[in-house]
Amino acid sequence: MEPGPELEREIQERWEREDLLGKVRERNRDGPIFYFLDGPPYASGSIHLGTAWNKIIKDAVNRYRLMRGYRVRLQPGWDCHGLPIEVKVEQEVLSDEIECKKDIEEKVGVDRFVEKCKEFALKHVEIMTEQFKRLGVLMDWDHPYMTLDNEYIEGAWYTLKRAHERGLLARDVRIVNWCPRCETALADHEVEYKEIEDPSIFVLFPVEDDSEAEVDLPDNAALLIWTTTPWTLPANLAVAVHPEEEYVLARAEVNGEEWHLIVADKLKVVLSAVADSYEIVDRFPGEALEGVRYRPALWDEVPRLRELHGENDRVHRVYTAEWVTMEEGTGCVHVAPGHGEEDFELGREVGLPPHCPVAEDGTFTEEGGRYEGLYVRDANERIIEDLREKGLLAHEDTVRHRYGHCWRCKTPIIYRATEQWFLKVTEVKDEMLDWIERVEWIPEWAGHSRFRDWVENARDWCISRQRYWGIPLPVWECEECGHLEVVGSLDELKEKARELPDGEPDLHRPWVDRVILECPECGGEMRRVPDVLDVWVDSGVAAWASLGYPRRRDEFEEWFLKEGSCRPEDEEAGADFITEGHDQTRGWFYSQLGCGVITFGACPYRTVLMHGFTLDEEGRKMSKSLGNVVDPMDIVEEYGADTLRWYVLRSNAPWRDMHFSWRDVRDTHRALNVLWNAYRFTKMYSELDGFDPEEHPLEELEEHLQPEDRWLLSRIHTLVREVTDAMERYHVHEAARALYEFVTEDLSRWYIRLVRERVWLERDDPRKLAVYAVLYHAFDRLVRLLNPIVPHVAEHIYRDLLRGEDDPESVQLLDWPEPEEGWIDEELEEAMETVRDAAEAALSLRQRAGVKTRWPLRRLFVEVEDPERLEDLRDVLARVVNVKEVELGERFEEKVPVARPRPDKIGPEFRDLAGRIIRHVEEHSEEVARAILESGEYRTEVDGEEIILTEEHVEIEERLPEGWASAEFEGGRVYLYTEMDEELRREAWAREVIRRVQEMRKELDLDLEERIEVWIDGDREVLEAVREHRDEIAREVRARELSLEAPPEDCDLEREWEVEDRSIVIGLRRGA
RNA sequence: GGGCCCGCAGCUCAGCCAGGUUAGAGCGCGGGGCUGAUAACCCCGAGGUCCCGGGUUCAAAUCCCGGCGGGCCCA
Repeated sequence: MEPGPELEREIQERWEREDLLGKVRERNRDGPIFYFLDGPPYASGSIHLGTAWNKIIKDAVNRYRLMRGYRVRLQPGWDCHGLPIEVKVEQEVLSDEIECKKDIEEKVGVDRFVEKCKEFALKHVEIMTEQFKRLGVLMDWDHPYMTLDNEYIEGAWYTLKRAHERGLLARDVRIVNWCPRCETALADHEVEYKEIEDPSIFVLFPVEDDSEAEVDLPDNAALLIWTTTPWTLPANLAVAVHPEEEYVLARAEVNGEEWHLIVADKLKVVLSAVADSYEIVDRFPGEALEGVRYRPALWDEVPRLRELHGENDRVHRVYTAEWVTMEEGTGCVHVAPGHGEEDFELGREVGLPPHCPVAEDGTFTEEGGRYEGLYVRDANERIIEDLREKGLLAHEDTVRHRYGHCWRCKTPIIYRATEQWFLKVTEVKDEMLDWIERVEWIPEWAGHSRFRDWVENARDWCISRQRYWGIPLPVWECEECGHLEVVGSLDELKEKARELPDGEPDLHRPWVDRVILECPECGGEMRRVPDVLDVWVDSGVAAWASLGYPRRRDEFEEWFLKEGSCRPEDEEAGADFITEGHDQTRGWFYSQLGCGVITFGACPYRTVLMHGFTLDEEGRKMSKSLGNVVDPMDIVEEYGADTLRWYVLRSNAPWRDMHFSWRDVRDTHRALNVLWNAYRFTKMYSELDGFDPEEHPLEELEEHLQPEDRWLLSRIHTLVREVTDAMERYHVHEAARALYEFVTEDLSRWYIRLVRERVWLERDDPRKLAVYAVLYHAFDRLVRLLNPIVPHVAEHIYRDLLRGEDDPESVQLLDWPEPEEGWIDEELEEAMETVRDAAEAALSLRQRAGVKTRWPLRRLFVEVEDPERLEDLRDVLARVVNVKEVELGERFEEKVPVARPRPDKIGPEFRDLAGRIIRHVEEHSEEVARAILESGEYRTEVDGEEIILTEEHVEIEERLPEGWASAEFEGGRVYLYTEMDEELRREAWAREVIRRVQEMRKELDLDLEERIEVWIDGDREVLEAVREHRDEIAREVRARELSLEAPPEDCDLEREWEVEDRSIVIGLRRGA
């Protein structure tokens, strides 16, 4: 067994069989409330890496909270309605029958269509549930909240009713984003901007009459306008100019005709595009143009424009507007009140109708004149052609720009004036902004900067959709008097209904469409407004709808109101924790805030962790077309869910986008193996020795604890402190990283390396029992800390190594560990750091000197500022560096000071004698140096003259004595004596022999404890070494007999080794 | 055009909020070593204008201002 899919499946089965969820619940039944609210993933596909990351973060937080004793709400959620599913059903399930939206009602029937949508959603809920389970996510998968449940729908209805009561629900004609394929309005957050190419044309609108304006224009004057949507020209009703900006009148020849063109001064550069040359003949401010009447360019092609021109004197005139930009175009803006937000507002101010000759499906109506029946984007070409023929096309080009598309079907949207339903969030915006400050955001800027910016710019929320699969708008309208009723629940519906349709009530269409109310005002028939709701309302109400509120109060009281201890507007109310990607800034964070403020006057969540996106290694979005999509299930199948979990949690801070890397996944998997090996090491030896942690508690072995034991105990409790702190702050990545470092660096690479020899001691040696006790103690804490991050491996180690008979079945049922301050020894940890650095430096000296670690050396001197600090760890150093003696001191006294002459100083001063003085210093460098160091000067006689040298004349350096090497490390310097004497060499040979025998044992696949017979032959030095260390060798290789002669024919394995140019022959025979 | 985030080794990222050793780690690469938890591990080496330019300061990867590049969101 090893960490991976097989192990995980087994553990997951056990969780299920033993009802872990039930036991967790039972354990925390009376604990404090932690209302985690799952942001509902959309039930239309399978999970991707981002969804996996999202749920893994959630699971880590929840598992942590559970261990701390919280009663955590573990309900998963599913977003089941909406256009995306409708589109899939249209295109995948019923593609034979549906070509356009009409077919849904006429060919398929709303009944069947909705049924298919429901099936589709439920099927994907099932698929995705299995995938989430496979990740080891501990949730109540059998009892999710689904936005398609009646009870849930009532939650949304309730909010709409509250909005209506507060005057925040409005029906209004407005410009909306419209998808001509889906034939519905879209909210701003459902529009996706993509770069596309569009025509860019300059068009002449000939001036007809300037009598209402200040300016005096010649007969052939024309407004020059620019547009990238020629198809909106049939709806042109006005031109806007900037009141303060300067405009020019330019004489120019366009298409062989002379015109006087009107453009903004700042944009007159466009004139060179429409004419070879031009001459400016007049200038005036924009406001002077106000009132100029012109003829729209499509005068002949669109009769309706002529009609409007005749009927309404306000139509086809120039108006002023502050929003006219001098950055592109001509400064004369074509205004179509039926196709643009600003156009619409302007029209409303000056009295223009929101004329819109485009139907729901994006084709021109009868009002589109000769373009009737054409799809708007197809009409562009025809319109341009017509303009050209009439000589009114001044210039034609194309432009690449960002244009809105339907987020689901990717069709370019159009703006249309339609009657829609709105939540007037602009009226509660200040309240919403206040709430942003009262929520805890991780990171801080997610809320106080990014989200605030979005909310500040928010417009009223268009919530109506002209579709089928969604929460029906609970608004009934009287056919007689127009009275509106907003219904807040099924009960209310039953009460107010004239009669209910047959069958089980299903609040979806078409059942609900058949409910007819009686008008309380006039007794007339009331029918439902046929729209459904924007799906973002669905998820926006999750904090109470998932609790069954308002139909039921029990869970709402328990979770939302913390067992009735607070009101919705209090700090403690609502969901305690949510976490989603940064795309949800405008999505779920927003819709919940809006719905919450409307319903309860409060934000329904209290702490938000905003996480990033998963990108590929180069930071690009994962997309099918780039072929860089990583399926989380592939990672799970290859390396296991724990690897994926640990990887995503440690790879970067959650709020940053993750650059996925297979390499790092593999690296993480290796770390998991290191953990696994550490556990197997512990298990293997402790079981071999029949160690029972209950029999040998740490406390009883305290006097036998070695410095490294105390160090590991200190480390594990420091780790408990760090991980706890990180989890409390939701900085899950810090926890994952600290654990990774501990497992690989501290536990495996340092502690186990240090105690390896001790586990070979005799069975009941207390120093060995201390190792086991320490390891058990550490693992007991470690598996708890690991559980939120790698629950499968943590569980396995717990059950296999730690769990006693009366202990809980799962690590998840244990308490989160508390740091035991008594074990924490920060000084020791720091000292060990220094020792590790010193060891590293010493090992590198060995390498440079060409002395393998296996060969023992005599002396190591460590020069540090505060040597006493390392006193207890001298033995650790000796073992790691393999030296007989470690000395500590502030200064390595055996260094020899030497003096180097400085010709540049000696020369000028001593002139002729300089050469000889320099030679003298070189020859007596030690002597000179010592004298100067001791008395400040060195006196000698050269050529009969007494000369005095001071530190000024020489450089004092220090030389190492023969046989020593030295290296610096952080905090000090190490000195290593690298020469070996005969005794050390014999010991080294003994080690070489042991190592070879061990390798041969391994080759024979012997049992760890199995006895053997050994023959060794080799040269004199080798044999002497073996003779001298005979007992030690025999013990370590478990030899019953060790002969210093050539192996006999009938031994089990014979091998000749070449070591350091000598040959050693070794033979092994298994002991009977 | 606005808001936010990011920019450091070939790659993935720490360090920046709270300025102060010689800017670190892992992976990858080259070399060497170790071997009874080893499909591990250890050591060494190469590899950096900390995006650019100003400013503040005794001192800037870190703070401030202005650019540039990338991402997300908005217009």
